[in-house]
Amino acid sequence: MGSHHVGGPVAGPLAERLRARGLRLTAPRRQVLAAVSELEHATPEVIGARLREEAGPDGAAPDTSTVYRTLELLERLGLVWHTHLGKGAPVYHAAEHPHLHVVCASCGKITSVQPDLLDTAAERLAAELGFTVDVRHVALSGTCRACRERAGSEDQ
Amino acid sequence: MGSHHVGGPVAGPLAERLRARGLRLTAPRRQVLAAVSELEHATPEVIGARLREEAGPDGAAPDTSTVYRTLELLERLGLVWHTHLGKGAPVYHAAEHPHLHVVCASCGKITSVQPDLLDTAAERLAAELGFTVDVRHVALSGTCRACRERAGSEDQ
DNA sequence: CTCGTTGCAAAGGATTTGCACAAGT
DNA sequence: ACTTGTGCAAATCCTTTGCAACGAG
Repeated sequence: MGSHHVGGPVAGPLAERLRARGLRLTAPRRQVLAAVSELEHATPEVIGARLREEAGPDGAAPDTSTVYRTLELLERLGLVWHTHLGKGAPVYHAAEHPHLHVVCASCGKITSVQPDLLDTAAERLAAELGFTVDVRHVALSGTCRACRERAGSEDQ
Repeated sequence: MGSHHVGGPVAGPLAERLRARGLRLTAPRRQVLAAVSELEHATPEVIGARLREEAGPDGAAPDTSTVYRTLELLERLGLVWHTHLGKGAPVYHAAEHPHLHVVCASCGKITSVQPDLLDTAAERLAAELGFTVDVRHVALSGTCRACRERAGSEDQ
């Protein structure tokens, strides 16, 4: 692949926001952001694994602690978001399009749905409690069609 | 009907469901269930602490591992539910009245709201994806009025 | 008595932190 | 050069597990 500048349009927003804060553009930061964009709903652990894979047996991948620190930074920069899908690790995704997650408690399947799903609820909360919902962090849990049908036939 | 043994109304559902499964009614089980009912949104850690308090310096409180095992059991019995409010430990509450939680990402304040808040969203998910939302596990995150106002005035 | 339960202690997995060294700008 | 960023290893936090002793039915 292109071996010129590892930058292009993707590095744009990152470099820009880092610079604005006097922070530095480093390999781990580019790598982690790229991994989050490529992988969907990836946990820090998975992101780290992916980077180790890409790095190969000799190349060096960012340390686990760096992955965590970088994810936190990228989130502060508004480039990624995380969601808690239940117990266990949070999942990260690129911040581009806001969307929310629906998780099947039975099979763990994750489905992304449009954020307007919660418009009605958000309006009610705003009106009644003055509470502003952050759609991006929301994960609705429940049972997907497949699991419900399976449960129905096995019933007990 | 009238020839029941003493025991109190509280022990009823618990004893009943345990018996139905050939399980035993023990002190830790009564204590943990009572603590979950009294405390709102308590983590396993907090529940354990509360039991230690109640037990006093000499009395013996259930071990931490027992608290975890018991909460898991009580949930299987349908007597308590847990919700993940974000990172960190899950919170438990008595299963009596279904309700959902709204958490302020800034100050951590938890507010309980009626489950019908999500009726519209639930109907859409059912219709479009065949997905059944479990309202009890849901936690909406966002910003409460107080924190938003505070942020607004500091924000310069 | 019998078998489910508990306490203890140790194991585990996930995330965070302290530091000295490496590296952007 | 001046700081920020990173790797490493140890420390934490939360939860789970193996076992022998304990106790409800």
